[in-house]
Amino acid sequence: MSEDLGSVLHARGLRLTPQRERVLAAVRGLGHATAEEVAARLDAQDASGAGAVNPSTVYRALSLLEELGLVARTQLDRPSPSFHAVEHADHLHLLCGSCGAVDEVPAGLAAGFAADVLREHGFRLDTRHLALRGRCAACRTDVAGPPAGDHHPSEAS
Amino acid sequence: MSEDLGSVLHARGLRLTPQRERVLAAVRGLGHATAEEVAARLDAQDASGAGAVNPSTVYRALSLLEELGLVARTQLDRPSPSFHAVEHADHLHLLCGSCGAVDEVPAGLAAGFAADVLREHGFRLDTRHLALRGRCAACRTDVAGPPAGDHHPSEAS
DNA sequence: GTCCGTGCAAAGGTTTTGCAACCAA
DNA sequence: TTGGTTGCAAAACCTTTGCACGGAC
Repeated sequence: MSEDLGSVLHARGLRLTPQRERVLAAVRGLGHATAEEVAARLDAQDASGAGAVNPSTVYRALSLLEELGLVARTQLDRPSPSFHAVEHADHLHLLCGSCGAVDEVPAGLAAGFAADVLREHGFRLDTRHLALRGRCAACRTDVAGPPAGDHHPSEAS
Repeated sequence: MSEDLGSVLHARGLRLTPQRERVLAAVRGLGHATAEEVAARLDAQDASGAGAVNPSTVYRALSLLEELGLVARTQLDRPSPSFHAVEHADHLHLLCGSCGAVDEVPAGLAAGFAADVLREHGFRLDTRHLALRGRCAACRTDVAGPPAGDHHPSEAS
């Protein structure tokens, strides 16, 4: 996996550094995370002797990894963009507006819908980066119903 | 239209002010806009003698209008949230990742898809706030194809 | 006249940028 | 050794907040 990173960097005359490896690993481990969350995880690893990574380095690494196509940026409902590894990318995000959970489902589920949109509007959906808002099963049963706009702070593991 | 705003405000003991009217009008006129874009439009009207509105007032008005249910907040691909009038709400956003255009299509188009997601994952999609990324008809024909991540700055009228 | 709303200015938090030292190749 | 990278600190950015004046009712 990490050899992949090394080659891709090398191919562009860029360098494989521990920070970049660690940022990529953190994104893979977290599933979905903002730059801040990635930095926090790396800070935590610092306690285990791995060494912290400066926030600005995290931002730079994420942008680079995005450009290299190893990581993708998605706007979930937080103001800050979230990142996820692209190997991990062929899925839709289901964002619960109530508890904040982020679930994933196979992109194939939207294939029929995407075909409709293409046929009727000429628009080709990128089903690998879909973020869909709504209410998850747990929250639907919890609060049986109607009201819309409450946002609980929460964590997506 | 604006009488609606007056009544809704009045019902809560709040006041109808020119700034609030103008912010709502700007959102309706723009279709989709960030707070900053709304402020910019109001600034432009200033030249026509309408008077500018302070940015902080724009932010407060947008939050209030959202709370009143007259305006909805959506995360498009910009870091800042976008707002649109709710009369205008029963649609999906089709966001072109290439030219930045925001198109709209009836929410009904996703009804079948939403039913699938609900049945298979217990997740109830909010089809009124869907932002879908992809590539619009114009860009698909322009650049016949493959590369993914270029973002042209652009305007959604 | 009362109280809500506005404008201004300052604070808040996140992301970006400049620069010298550092280290991967 | 060479030039890409890092860390630090300062800047830039958008958004929120406090407060006194002004205006809607």
